[in-house]
Amino acid sequence: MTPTDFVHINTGSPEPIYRQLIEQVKRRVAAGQLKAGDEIPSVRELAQALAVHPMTISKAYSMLEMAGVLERRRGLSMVVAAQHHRAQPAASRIELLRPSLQKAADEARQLELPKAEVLGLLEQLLDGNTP
Amino acid sequence: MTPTDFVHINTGSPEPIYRQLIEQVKRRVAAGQLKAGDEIPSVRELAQALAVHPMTISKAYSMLEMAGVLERRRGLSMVVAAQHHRAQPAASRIELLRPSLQKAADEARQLELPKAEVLGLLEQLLDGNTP
Amino acid sequence: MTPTDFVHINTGSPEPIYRQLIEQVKRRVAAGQLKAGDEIPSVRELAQALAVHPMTISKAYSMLEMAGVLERRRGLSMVVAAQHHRAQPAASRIELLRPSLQKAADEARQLELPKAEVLGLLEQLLDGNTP
Amino acid sequence: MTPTDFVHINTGSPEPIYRQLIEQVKRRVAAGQLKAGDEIPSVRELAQALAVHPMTISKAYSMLEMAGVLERRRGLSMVVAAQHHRAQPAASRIELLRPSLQKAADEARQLELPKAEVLGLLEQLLDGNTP
DNA sequence: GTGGTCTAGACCACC
DNA sequence: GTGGTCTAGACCACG
Repeated sequence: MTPTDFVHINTGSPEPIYRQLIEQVKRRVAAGQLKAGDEIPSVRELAQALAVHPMTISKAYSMLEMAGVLERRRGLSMVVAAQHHRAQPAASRIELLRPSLQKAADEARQLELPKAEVLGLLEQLLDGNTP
Repeated sequence: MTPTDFVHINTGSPEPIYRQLIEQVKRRVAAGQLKAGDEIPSVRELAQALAVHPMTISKAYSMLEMAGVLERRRGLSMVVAAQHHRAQPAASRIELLRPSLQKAADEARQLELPKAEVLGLLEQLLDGNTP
Repeated sequence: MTPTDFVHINTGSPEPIYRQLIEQVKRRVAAGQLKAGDEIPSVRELAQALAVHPMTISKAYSMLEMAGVLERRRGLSMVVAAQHHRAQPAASRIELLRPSLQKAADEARQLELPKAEVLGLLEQLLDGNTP
Repeated sequence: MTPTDFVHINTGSPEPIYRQLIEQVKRRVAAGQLKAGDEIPSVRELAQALAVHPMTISKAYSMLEMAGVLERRRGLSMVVAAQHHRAQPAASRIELLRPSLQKAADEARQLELPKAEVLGLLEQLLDGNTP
């Protein structure tokens, strides 16, 4: 997996870069696209590919390590952790989506939008081009 | 409308308080729950009701004024602005929801979740209790 | 509590500064010297007192927050977290000491030192001047 | 002495592997378990037995040579050095233990643990199984 | 005033 | 080659 396939960042977003990285990696691991033992791009490599400071990458990796998603191998690049981080079944993965959907649902209710319209727009967006 | 009905805030949320206020007011105006000329709670009154620093309320009100949603009346509390801010039709209001749904859709795609499950969860959340 | 009483660091130690801070704060909370709700020195204040870069302090505070020991109050200084972090009874606190004692015990065994001598030295060190 | 009896390493420990090797060998020499002239496992042999990179073993051996603990014999494995490294009396050996005990004592004081409890735990650990 | 994020760049430890 | 730590200093968001 090349560094540019590994993650994408949006420097314009209010969400900090390091957090974008964390969330994307977590989702990829949950979806099974990243499997236990898979090597991830080195800090310097990814930093160069994304045109970001290495410390920003390092911060994200460190937090993923603390969260148990990645493991360090001293002197070598980091790998996806074995324990507790195999791909999760869809029934479990959907829980990772709940916060975003909850926020959207709250907003829709305050806007007094008909349910059908909201579901229609989401369906349309789910069919959209891969970002 | 009492101050506590006017808006609700969640101090635990990562979203800043002043932004929670702004977004809620905008949605209420768009939905027609707040109409042109309606008085809104004073800075002090709302600050006390929400147990928030008055400057935070003031900042939100100022930004809503700059956005043309509120108007300042000499000696009076602020009121909902007349121009350009009547209730919008649903077709237009749904655009205010698009960013949140887009974010959820992107996440769902990265999680490789089946469309039906995602739509099912949203439908369920839309039926939930009013927050 | 003044910043210089709050923690002490040893720049000569191989243990990174930010980690020294973390461990000391955890011990002070466990011992009950720092109680839930107590304010801690601000990042800038402590950085100046210890002659360390503010980011080093910030890193330690962030990790203590993630560990649930500290809580952020937006716009204000951080405080000792309420939940799960009241002073622990001695029976529980001693577990925090176990790793260090285990290491010493392992070394003593490899050095084939008589138990009495080892315990004697530790007793002497426990009576030493407050560091 | 087989390679696996010679030293044990813990790859999970924060202490670097090469340093674990160095300290263990020093303690074994001080205790008299390794005597002047004793052959030690070759770099390759030990590297394979411990599943560690040969360079890591080599680095440890080189440092032990620089410290005067080991000697290189042309064409042969390394041996324990004759000079200055016979077994030390207990009174001297205990100084090698002082740093670890000092660290434990400092922590105990910050945790405000009663002396008796600390000494009790250490005694119990000294009676534990050989690691 | 508070903490958070990021960049630039140095130096170290490890394998 | 790998990641970790620290400094210097800028800029932002929040209250």
